[in-house]
Amino acid sequence: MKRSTKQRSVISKVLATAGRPLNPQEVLEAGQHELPGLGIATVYRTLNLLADEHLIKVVDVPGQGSRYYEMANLAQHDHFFCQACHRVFDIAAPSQAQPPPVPEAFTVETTETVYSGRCPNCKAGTA
Amino acid sequence: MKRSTKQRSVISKVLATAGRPLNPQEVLEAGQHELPGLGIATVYRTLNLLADEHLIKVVDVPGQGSRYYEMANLAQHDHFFCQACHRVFDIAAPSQAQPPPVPEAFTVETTETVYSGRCPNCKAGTA
DNA sequence: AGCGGATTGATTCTGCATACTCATCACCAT
DNA sequence: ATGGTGATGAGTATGCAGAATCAATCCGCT
Repeated sequence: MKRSTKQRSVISKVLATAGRPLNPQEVLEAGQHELPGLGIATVYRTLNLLADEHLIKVVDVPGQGSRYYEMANLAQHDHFFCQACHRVFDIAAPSQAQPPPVPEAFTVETTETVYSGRCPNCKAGTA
Repeated sequence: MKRSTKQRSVISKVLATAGRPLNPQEVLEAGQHELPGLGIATVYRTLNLLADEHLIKVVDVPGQGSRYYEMANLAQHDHFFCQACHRVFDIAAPSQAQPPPVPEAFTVETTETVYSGRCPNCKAGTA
């Protein structure tokens, strides 16, 4: 990433203003609102570049094929996956300063808690 | 599932004695120790059948393509994913009776906490 | 403004997990 | 023991996320 192009700034802005993790498709659609010609290949490439530079980070959601991306400079938090609309939301993590309940023989590098169910939108819409 | 066949009992036994969640490949390999001719198609079919009958349940691990299966009659617990050997281990959950810190507007159906890092085996073996 | 190289976008390709197909085989009631 | 039917296994097909390709285009420096 040596040049600053319109598509890259748009993709960065989309992620910065989304307020929740987005997958490549969502990034594409949001980006196309500002830059109609934006292509999916560029989205994948740019997300990888931004992730390589640790400007964004990857959120893997169980049971979902595609990955989600969000800004890297966010406080520790959990995620909520809506089974209806397949969107991911940030959930403020409880002040759980306690170490993970994993036997010492294991080396824990990441802890990921994902709640899943229905978001307020889908809860209302679909019984 | 109307008949009880050798392959089905073997697959059930493999899951029951594994002590940790297994993916279809692991089930296949473990099952072939007891039933050399076992085929991957039968593993997938049988896992789906057992899951349909709620005898086993699916464990989705973030960042992993394939799914893991474990016995359904286990106490609530978390999972640990070894990034080196790609095996999943059960981790006794802390006695966190507290409700999830999710806004009330969300309906939580499942809570899944996955730790990832290195299991004792891989920790020792690979620096 | 001009130039060279990086970037883009449409398309194609790949890799993987899992479902399907179908001929053969095994379970189980008789 | 036998027969009918559900189950099996090898191979193939499918669906999808993401990577590779490549000609056309854009960025940034001079």
